[in-house]
Amino acid sequence: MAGTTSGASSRSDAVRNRRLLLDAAAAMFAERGVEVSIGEIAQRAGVGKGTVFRHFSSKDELLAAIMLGLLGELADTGGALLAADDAGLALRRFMTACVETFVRDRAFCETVGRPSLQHAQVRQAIHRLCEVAEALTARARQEGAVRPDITGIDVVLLVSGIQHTAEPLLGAEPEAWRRYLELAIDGITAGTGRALPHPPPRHLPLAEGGEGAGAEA
Amino acid sequence: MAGTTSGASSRSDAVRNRRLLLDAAAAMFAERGVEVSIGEIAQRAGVGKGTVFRHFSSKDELLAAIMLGLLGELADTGGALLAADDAGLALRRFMTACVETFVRDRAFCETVGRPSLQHAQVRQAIHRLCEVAEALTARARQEGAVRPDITGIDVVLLVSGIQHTAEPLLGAEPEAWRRYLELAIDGITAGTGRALPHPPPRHLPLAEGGEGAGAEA
DNA sequence: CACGAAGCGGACCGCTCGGTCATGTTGCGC
DNA sequence: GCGCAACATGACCGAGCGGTCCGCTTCGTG
Repeated sequence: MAGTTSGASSRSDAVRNRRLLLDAAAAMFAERGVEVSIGEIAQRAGVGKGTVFRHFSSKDELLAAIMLGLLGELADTGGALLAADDAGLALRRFMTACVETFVRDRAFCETVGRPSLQHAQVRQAIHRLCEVAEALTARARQEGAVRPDITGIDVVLLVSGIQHTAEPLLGAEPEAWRRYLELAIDGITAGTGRALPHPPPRHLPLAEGGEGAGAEA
Repeated sequence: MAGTTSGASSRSDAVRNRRLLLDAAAAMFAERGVEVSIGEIAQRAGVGKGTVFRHFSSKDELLAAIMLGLLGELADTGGALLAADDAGLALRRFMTACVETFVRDRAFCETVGRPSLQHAQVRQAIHRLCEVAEALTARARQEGAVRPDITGIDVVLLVSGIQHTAEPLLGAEPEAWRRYLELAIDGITAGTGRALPHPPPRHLPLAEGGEGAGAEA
């Protein structure tokens, strides 16, 4: 159902160009965001513009292919951290990995959490990431490492917000995000007894579409 | 220096259209961000597209006129709060006012802190806002209300980050930003003795241009 | 080696945008 | 009420975008 993206081609030049295209697109999207034009991506990959649309039926499909990879990596990282002993430390490591990805990839920032994205597989991958975050947060809560009213959605929203907070500094100080990550972790750490002034979020409002991108998992 | 924007016109229809235009642009920019087209703004104002360019030499100039108003309001609010007794509470009120503005105005979020903006007057207004933030923060520091290594730039960056954190929720929960504002305030409040892992920012890197929009304070 | 199909490339299309201009209109001093 | 300068207008322009198409090239196979 993924259109022209289906299956691996038998021809060697096709698979090579597909690789070049994915690498070029990943780099361009990371550096300059979703606004980069297909023409520029094709040029960087050393192929013609038409070749892009032979491999990916639209720009969104190409973007989604790359975002799915990143989202999957993060979810896997989080899943592995579920086996760690120290739940608080595991949550910290997960948040660090998330912010690092946000900082490294501009298109990732613009895509995740934005309700404008209607790609079903991406929505599902974000949902999975939220579930992993929720699991990690639940363990940290039980351990007393974070406030009792912090949810996985809070964590996902915060890592996105941390990147945005540090963004103006990143050109001059590429590691400045660590400062705001620490600030956020201090904030969610169980310290003051005061409750937060708004009920905790239970799920991300992800523009329901229900077009079913195939069987899940 | 402001091109066609200079001076007040003597004709009544011109000043009326200018008002209509500013109101329409403010509303559209707030709702939909900087991407709204000049044509849509003109339509909403009930004038022709050419009229927009008679009053503002470019789209950036129109956007800047509105952003300058918002930045000035916030700086004035902060300035007034410098006279308050409780410096910690004053800083909290300032941050609240800032986040409220961010939440209300999408173009404001996209403009402030983005190094892509080269408009000299806007840069200067942001600079002034940072100075006010620094003054408020310094007072709160002396009072012991915030950590000793928190700067005004931290505060400005944080309020922007808070809006971005809460953004995905704002459609369903318009007040959700209060949760993350509280979290951030908890983070910057002097609590844990631990130092933050990155040196505090001293100034925003605002894409120096040097075209001199008047003498700088 | 010959051949067909799959892949490739870039001119091309339709669209939207910011910005311009010639033409028609209107407020205002006299 | 007259005349003119300032103003309003929307057709128009060039640039850039995502996406299409068709003639040409290249790979794999019998």
